[in-house]
Amino acid sequence: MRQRARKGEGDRLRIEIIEAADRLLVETGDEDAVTVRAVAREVGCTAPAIYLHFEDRQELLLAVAERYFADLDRHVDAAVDRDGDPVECLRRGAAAYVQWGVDNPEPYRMIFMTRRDDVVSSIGATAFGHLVEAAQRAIDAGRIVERDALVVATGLWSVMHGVASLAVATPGALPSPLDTLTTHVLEKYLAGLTVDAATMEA
Amino acid sequence: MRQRARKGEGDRLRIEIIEAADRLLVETGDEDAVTVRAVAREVGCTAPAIYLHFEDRQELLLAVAERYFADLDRHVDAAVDRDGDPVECLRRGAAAYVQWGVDNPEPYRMIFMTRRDDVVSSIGATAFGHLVEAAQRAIDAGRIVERDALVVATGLWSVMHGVASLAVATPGALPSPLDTLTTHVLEKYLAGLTVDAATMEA
DNA sequence: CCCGTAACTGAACGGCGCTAACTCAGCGCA
DNA sequence: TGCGCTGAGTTAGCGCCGTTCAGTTACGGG
Repeated sequence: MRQRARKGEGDRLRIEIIEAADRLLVETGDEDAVTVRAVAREVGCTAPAIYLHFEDRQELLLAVAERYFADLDRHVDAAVDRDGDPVECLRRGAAAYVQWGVDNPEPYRMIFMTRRDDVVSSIGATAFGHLVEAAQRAIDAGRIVERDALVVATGLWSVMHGVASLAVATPGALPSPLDTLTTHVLEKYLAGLTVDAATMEA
Repeated sequence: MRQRARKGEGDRLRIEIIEAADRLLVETGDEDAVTVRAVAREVGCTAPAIYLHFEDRQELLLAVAERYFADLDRHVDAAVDRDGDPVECLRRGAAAYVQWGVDNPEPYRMIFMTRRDDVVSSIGATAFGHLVEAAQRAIDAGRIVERDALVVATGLWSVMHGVASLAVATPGALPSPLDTLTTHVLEKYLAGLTVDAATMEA
């Protein structure tokens, strides 16, 4: 039984709810375990109280997902040195991305492996924007043959997502250490990007 | 209300259940809609009858997943020409793989994007075996620098799974047509594989 | 002090996975 | 022909779920 919030502090519960849902997801490792009732129990309120702050369960999960998006963005951002070598920058960012996925499997599954047709979160968009910028820097530095930064960013994302999501979905089916696979795939893709079309004919 | 099976034909219901679950999944496009009760309604029996043929809901879904695995394997197999150019063989197989995922989003999500820690289906294993063989042929033909067929197969799978699973999870976030992305990623990865390490330094 | 209202609770509905106990039809056998 | 065994189901029910609605509590302003 938690203390009722003061008059102007209705949003306090909202934050507590999101944090409880986060905790539940990480502890159980199962999105299905994050039930409205379980979250309410964790918070110390009743289930209907949740609906004062969220339209429905989906919207609560979305709020949690936004959090994870921001965390992933921070984590990748912290791993890259914007002023260093631009290809190395892509490399480090990509490795950090995969690492975050492996370290946070349920969050990763939540934000990238369940249907999100309509609302691509704005945070997700800015995170992707950072990737496009990094790709553009590599292109501007003449390190990549492909001219379209959007193509490079999307391609790199696909490739890294492939490794991360396989690691999350079928942990046993991949050779360990995962780093080997990450590096292999990343290097071959980057090599393809840096080599010009003539050489590719080989 | 369906006719009760004859004495020796208990397995008839089992098949009807799997087919009904398949239909439900494809029609609704939502794994959560494949409830034991909904399947029972679709079949025309009662819910507990399902438990005469499956341990629990998970096992029913697993049986459906096995079906999809087999279908995917057939589809990819039909797209490749075993005796043709080995790299072209990889290319066509990879493209067919992604196409199947896009054409069957819920099945794809089911078999590759939900947790499958323990039992990697035997069908899945043989399908992967086919990929390893194809990689080995390309290596034997001297078309690929990497010597380890398992690495090539895993890498190629990761890369193609990246595209397919992004397409399934965030249909709106990817540029269309998807083929462009598939081809780009595939070609760059293959180019990286066919180019030797010295050239990569560029 | 008291009343409006923000912040919540209690009870309930229909649907879920799953279980235990029961029924019923058809086959083998006397 | 009749009978009982047994395979193939059904009926009823538990505890959980998401969600709604009507009610209740307590803070803060007048």
